[in-house]
Order: sequence, then structure tokens, then C-alpha cells
Amino acid sequence: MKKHEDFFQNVFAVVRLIPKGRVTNYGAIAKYLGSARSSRMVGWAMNAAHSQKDVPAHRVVNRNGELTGKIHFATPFQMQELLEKEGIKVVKDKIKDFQKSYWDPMKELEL
DNA sequence: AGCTTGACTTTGA
DNA sequence: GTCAAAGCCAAGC
Repeated sequence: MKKHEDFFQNVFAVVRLIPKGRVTNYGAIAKYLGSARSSRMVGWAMNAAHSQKDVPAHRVVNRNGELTGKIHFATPFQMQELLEKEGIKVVKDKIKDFQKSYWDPMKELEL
């Protein structure tokens, strides 16, 4: 049992809990795990998330609502397409009504 | 062993 | 509102 792997698994768990048609940002997940400044690790975890098929990484964007991580997908179009398929409007690599579709794990889970 | 890069965020100017 | 710098931890070289 390695600690850093726990962190990754934790990130995966949270991402998996993201409801369909909702999105969140790295900072929220990082904060939920304890360190808001560790948002980079969330991205790194997402990189490892490729091994996990049940991790909807397309629902995780940066705090600006931009699809920054799309380049790491199989194809850059996949992320946007998946989001639009879930009812999320994406315009120029940015999520429309980001605040509306925003899903905060701390608020929705912890509360 | 150290240094650089990275799916980022926050704070200060 | 924007721009620059610091902080965070892990992987790659």
C-alpha cells in the first residue's frame, strides 16, 4: 500500500462520482482530498487514469472551464464529444455555463 | 543522486 | 479585468 497510489485512487473515486452532465475542476478534487494546491497531482492522476476505464476524465476541467486535458485523450475531439453527448455545451474548448454544470465534491458529497 | 516538466490553483501587483 | 510569481507532489530524464 503506497500512499501516492492512495491519492490516485482517491482521485479516481471522486471523478467516478461525478454525475452525468456535470463537470468539476482539479482544485475542487484536490481540496476534497486535503490540499487545494495539489491540483497538479489530480492532473497527474488523470494521466494514470487512462488505465482506469471507469474514470470519466472528460468531466474534469480546469477552473476556467477549459478543456485543457483534451490533448491527453485518445483524440482531442473525444473529450468535447463526450461532454456534448452528456448535454454539456462546449464552445472553443470551453464549457458553456460552466458554473451551472459545475459539481463540487465538497458540497455534494461532504456537505 | 539532482533538475525539469506537468490534464493546476491561488495570491499579489 | 489581466499578468507574474509561488506552491504543490510525482514522473521522467
